[in-house]
Order: sequence, then structure tokens, then C-alpha cells
Amino acid sequence: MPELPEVETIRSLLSPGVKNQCIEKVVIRLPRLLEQVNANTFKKAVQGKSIVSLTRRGKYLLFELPTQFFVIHLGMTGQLIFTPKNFHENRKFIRTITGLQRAKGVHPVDKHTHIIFYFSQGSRMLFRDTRTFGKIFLTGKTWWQHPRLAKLGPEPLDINLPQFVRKAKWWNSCRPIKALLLDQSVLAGIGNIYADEALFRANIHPLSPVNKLTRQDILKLLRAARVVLKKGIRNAGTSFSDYMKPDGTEGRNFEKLMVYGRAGQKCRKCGDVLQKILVAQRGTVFCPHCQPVKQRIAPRTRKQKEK
DNA sequence: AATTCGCCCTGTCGGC
DNA sequence: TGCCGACAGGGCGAAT
Repeated sequence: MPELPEVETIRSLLSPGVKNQCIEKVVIRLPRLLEQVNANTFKKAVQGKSIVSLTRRGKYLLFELPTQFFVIHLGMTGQLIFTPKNFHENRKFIRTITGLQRAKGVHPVDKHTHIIFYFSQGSRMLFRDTRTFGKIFLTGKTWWQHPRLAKLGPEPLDINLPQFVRKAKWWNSCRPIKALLLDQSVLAGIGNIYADEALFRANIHPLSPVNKLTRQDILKLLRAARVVLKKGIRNAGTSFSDYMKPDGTEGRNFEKLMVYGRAGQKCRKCGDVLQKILVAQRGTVFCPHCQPVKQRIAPRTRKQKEK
């Protein structure tokens, strides 16, 4: 699923192709993906407008138009494909099996291609999404006030971590630490893949209750999260099922993962068998040896001190 | 108030 | 061979 590194990769690779391009026409084949706006209103808002910039907030892509934004969330299986002028669709779309099923090459426009942006110079942007959990909506210039975006926590790669941890309000939370990592109102952009990877890197068990972790544990975890997110970006994202770059090629991060998608296989660090459990409704892979349940040493009671 | 649960959706896979 | 259920899970709104 596209998380921060995948969305950032898409943003950086798509930006040169769409920036300053005029949207000549939009074809909406599945209006369900539009949120709080009907197809005609959306078309009127974007057709004839040029894309001023393309930015990212959490897992959202923000397309800036002269007077407003349209925003895309790719959900679980959303893809944004850029086809240059005179691009010839490859009807022989190739699927290869590499442990999991992975896609290679740009899909022809098919039943999963739900929205098509035609640019006036002949290029196109295709929004393709098999499970249709993706969303697209309009917002004014003050996009950060939009209900979906207003709740987002800070960008994990931009903040001062010690300061963030100091100001945190969740210290007494009994939630599993993984639930906190997945909570977009705490930090924006981390999903299931990078949550598991960060927990492994920080040697923290995904079920550890937040209020049992020390400040050092949390800092270690957030620094680990940063490392795995940056690594994901450097490798152009994790392609394990549907994610592909705008040119139809895969990210290289899947084979670099330590735990996600590797249940039953050997830990790359210690050789133990990786386990899979359910945490916060999400499949969670971890190493029982490298990630013991952390218990904060309970503050000594008066009785213990007297001894 | 904090947290969990159910739902949306389609393709894939294992079991029979 | 095909049918069926389980699973994949981001985010929202309802339930607890």
C-alpha cells in the first residue's frame, strides 16, 4: 500500500511531468472515488486549469491549481501513471511472480482505470485503483483546514523528534505501540509496512503498551522510523503487490525489508523464524528474539524504598 | 474521552 | 475444475 515513501516517490517522479501542464479534459469513469463533489463540478473546477505544483502531506498528494487544490489519496491499491505524448499502450501487460504477485509495465487503460487527466500537450495521468479505496477531493487554498487533512499529525521526516516526544500527549496511553505508529493524527504517513520495519529496527515488540515504554524507547523508535522511511524513499518505494512508479516500473525496497511480508522466514539479523500476529486489525510481522516485549521498570514504591 | 470495531472493495490463494 | 471463505488494510463513522 502506498505509504509516505511510495507517495513521496510518486510525487517526485510525477512532478516534472504535470507541473505547469494544463488539464484539457478529465474523464471520470468511477465517480464514487470523488469525495464531497460530483463529477461535473469536479470537471468544471479542474478543466482548463494548470497544475502549479505537486506536494505531499502524509499519504496525500496535493495538486495545486491557480485558485484551489485537488487532493488524491491512493488508498490501498491506487496508482498514478504518467504517459507522455505519443505513448503507446502496452497491451501485453506482464505479470511476474516473485514470491508475491507483482506487476510490471504500464497497464493499458482497463476496468480499473477510473479517472484520466488529459493534458493539453498530449500527455496523460491515469488514476488506477483495483480495490477503489482511493479518494479524490477538492479543497481551497487553505488545504490544511480540510477535515481530512486537518487531523493529520506532523511529518515524521520534518520534525524535531526530542521536542515532539517531550510535547506528546499520549504517554499514558495503553494502546499497543504499533497502533500509535499507524495513527495518522500522531504522525502522518506511516502505514503497515514501515511500522513493522521501524519496530524491528528499534527492537520493540509491536504489542508493547505505549505507557510501558521509556522516553529512550520512543525516541529510538521514531529515529528508526525515520531511517526506514528514508530508505524507502531512496529505494523508490516498496512494490509488493500493486504499487508502481508513475512510469510503471517497480520500487526496489521490497527485497530490502527486514520483516514485512516475511512471516515464517528467518530473521535477517538472528535467524529466528519471524512470527505473524494481529495488532490493531493489521497483520504484523516481528522477530520474537530481536523484539522482546519492553517493560518500563516500574517506579519504586515507598515500601521498596524503605527496604 | 479513548479505543475498538465494522465497513467499504476486488483479486488471490488455499482447501475441499 | 470450480466454489467458498479468508485475507489483504486505510480511514471513517458507529459502537463500546
